[in-house]
Amino acid sequence: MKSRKTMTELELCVLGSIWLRGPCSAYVLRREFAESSSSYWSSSAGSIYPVIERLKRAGLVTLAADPADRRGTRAVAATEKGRRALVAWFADLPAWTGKATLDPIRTRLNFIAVLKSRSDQRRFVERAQENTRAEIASLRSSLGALGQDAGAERLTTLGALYELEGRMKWLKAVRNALSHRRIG
Amino acid sequence: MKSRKTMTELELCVLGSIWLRGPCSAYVLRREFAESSSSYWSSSAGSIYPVIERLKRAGLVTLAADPADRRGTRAVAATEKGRRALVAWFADLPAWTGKATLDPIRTRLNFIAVLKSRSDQRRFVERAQENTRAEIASLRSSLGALGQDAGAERLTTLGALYELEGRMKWLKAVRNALSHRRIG
DNA sequence: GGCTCCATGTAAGGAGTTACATGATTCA
DNA sequence: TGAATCATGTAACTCCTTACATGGAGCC
Repeated sequence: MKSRKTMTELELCVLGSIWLRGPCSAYVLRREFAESSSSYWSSSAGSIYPVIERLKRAGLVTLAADPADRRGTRAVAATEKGRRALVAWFADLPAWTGKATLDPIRTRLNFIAVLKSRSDQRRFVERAQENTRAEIASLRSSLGALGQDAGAERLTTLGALYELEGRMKWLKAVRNALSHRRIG
Repeated sequence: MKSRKTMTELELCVLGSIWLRGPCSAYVLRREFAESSSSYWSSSAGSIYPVIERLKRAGLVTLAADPADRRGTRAVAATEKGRRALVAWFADLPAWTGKATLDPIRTRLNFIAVLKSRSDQRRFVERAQENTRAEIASLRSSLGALGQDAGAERLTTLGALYELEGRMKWLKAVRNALSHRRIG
């Protein structure tokens, strides 16, 4: 038996969901991942089940089968060791978590000089603004539906919103730079 | 011969760098990736060389060996087809690029209820603030070194800065929520 | 009986990482 | 001559994805 040094973000995220939702089937988790707008993982069976299997082997979750259920539904639940792994995840927050994330729009902007005309460059920025604006609207409506409480779900949605508002401010500055001359 | 539908972000990023830096060795690219603070990829030989090999097979770059160089240094350069691939990358900016990115701090916050005391929760947020603040300082100094021109490099650095400033604003709101009651 | 969910998984494949391996050049 | 740097690449491994496969339960 071999054990890895560090768990992946996906593994910890699944473990956290199991801990949050209490005992439930893998299927339920999968659905929740699929419906969450903030999820970056595919939530397909092919990723969730192997992750749960790894968590089980590491003793972080238990799988309990109900003999009455002939579909083989198994309730997955976090163990005490699993809970401690989550606490440890919070305890040593590595320095790299302070870095800016991998933004696909920012990545592209590095190479915007490949667009030869200023109007092409401007069109790209406008398209980026539209995409971001659409997502902001969607987040705002989620936020409205969540009400006034200060639960974690509301706070993470708020975090996504602030990130996108920062991006919009940046895109405005880029547009502004483009009003004078093309980039590159 | 099989071809994938879509190229990965890493492949396009490497292709873009090749196009930007003109003909140069893979080694030079690797160094540049390693030194760039905004890079999310490992820039190890094991990732760069296979990517270049794939780009070559797709006809997006050429590799020219100099017979005089006995180290086997090869100059890699983007082809016209490669340039068009970059333009296409800009042309159809998919809707998902408008979404908020995968922020490790925001991911963790979903499960902050695992920290039982308000002071533990507060400590986590403070640590997140410190990490972010440190990176902001580093970006600001890069920005100062870049001067006043509106080149792509300056603009992308500015984008990272705006993202982190948005995060700081959010973390302040989280801290504020914590001054009243613990989360979860 | 058939359709839609619920619920489990496997198989094949690709991408990216770490670690290893090799050799040329330069310079003290 | 030895160390650092330039320069290439391979091997093994893990993770994640897509696509496929299977079967029970409930309902019309």
